[in-house]
Amino acid sequence: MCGRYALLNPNKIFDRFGTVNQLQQLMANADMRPTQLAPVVTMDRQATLMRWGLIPSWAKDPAVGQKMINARAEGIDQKPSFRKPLRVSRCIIPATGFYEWQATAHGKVKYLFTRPDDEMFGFAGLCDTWIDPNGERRETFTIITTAPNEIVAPVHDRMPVILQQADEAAWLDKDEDDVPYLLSFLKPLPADELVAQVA
DNA sequence: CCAGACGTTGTT
DNA sequence: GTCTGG
DNA sequence: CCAGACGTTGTT
DNA sequence: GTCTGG
Repeated sequence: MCGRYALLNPNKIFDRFGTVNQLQQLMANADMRPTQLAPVVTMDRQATLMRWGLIPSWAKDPAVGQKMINARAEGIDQKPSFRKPLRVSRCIIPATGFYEWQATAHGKVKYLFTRPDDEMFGFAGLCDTWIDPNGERRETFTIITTAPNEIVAPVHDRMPVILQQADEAAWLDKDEDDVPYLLSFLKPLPADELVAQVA
C-alpha cells in the first residue's frame, strides 16, 4: 500500500464502535501518512492517535518503525514482529479512501480508491507499545496488506486489507484468539465494493 | 549454544 | 522477546 | 550446492 | 552412504 490514505468525510465517521466523538476530536491532529499520527480504534474500543510504523516492544532502535508501515498478510502469523500483536493487539484504522500510484511510461498516476457509496471502511491493523529509555510510551501501528482485487490490480500489486463489516467485531474482540479464523479475514475486498478515480 | 535478525513500500 | 542461521 | 561429519548437553 | 552445516 502506498504511503497515504484518507479520511475524507469526517462527518460520515461511522458509529460502529461508539467512537464518533473521539475520532472527530482526534482528526484535528491526524495526518494519514507514514510516521505521522493517525486515529485508530483499539481492542479497548477506544479511538486514539498512534504513530504509523510499528515499533515492536522489544526493538532496540525505534527507527525500525519506519520499515514497518505495512505487514503482509501472507505469513503474518510467523513473523516475530507481528505474531504477538496478531494475537493480542489488533486494531482498525478508519478511512474513506486510499491512494495508490500507477507507474506508467509518462510517470506516476495517482488513484483514489473509495467505496461506491463513499462510506467509511476499516483497515485491518496491528499495534504495539514501545517504551523509550526515559519510560515514555510510544504507541504505533501497521496496516496489513494483501493481494489486489480486480479494481486495484491494474494500478498496484498490493492493497490494504479492508475488513468486511461482519468481521470487524471479531477483529477487535479480546477473547478471540483463533488465529486461523482471524487470518481468514485478511483477503482482498470484493471488487464491487471499491471504485477508482484518478486523483 | 550464540549472534543476529526481526520488514515492506514508498517518497505528493 | 523469540526465532533462525551458522 | 559442496564439504565435512557421522554426537550431545549445557553454562562464568 | 547419507545427512547437515555453511
